[in-house]
Amino acid sequence: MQLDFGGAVLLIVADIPSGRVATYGDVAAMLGSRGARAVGRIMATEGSSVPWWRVVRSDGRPPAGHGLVALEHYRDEGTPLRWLATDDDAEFDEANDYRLDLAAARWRP
DNA sequence: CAGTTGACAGTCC
DNA sequence: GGGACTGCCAACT
Repeated sequence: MQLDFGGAVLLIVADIPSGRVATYGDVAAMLGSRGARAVGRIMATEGSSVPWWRVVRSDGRPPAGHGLVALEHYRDEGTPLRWLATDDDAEFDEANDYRLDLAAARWRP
């Protein structure tokens, strides 16, 4: 690949259609690398120019520290979400008490 | 130039 | 089902 690793990651993320998501591992696999962390690092640095919220963890959770921001995008794009059951009226952390429905939202080329 | 760090993943307990 | 440990790769100090 002639592009830098970072550039390739941005291309993959930019290729993810609205309403769909892909895991870091999937993106890394597309690049032929297994560095899921490397992908995450690129998003941390160059992710400002791409829909980073479409790239999530294998857990179905958005990037650390940006759960609420990502949630806004998901609700806006209609991305399938799975809210954690709350058996109590305790504080409901929108930023962390939800997970993406990877089974339905996972993007596959 | 070597070690540390980090928007992670997979496996084991 | 959830927590802990290890493995990966690229950028930063």
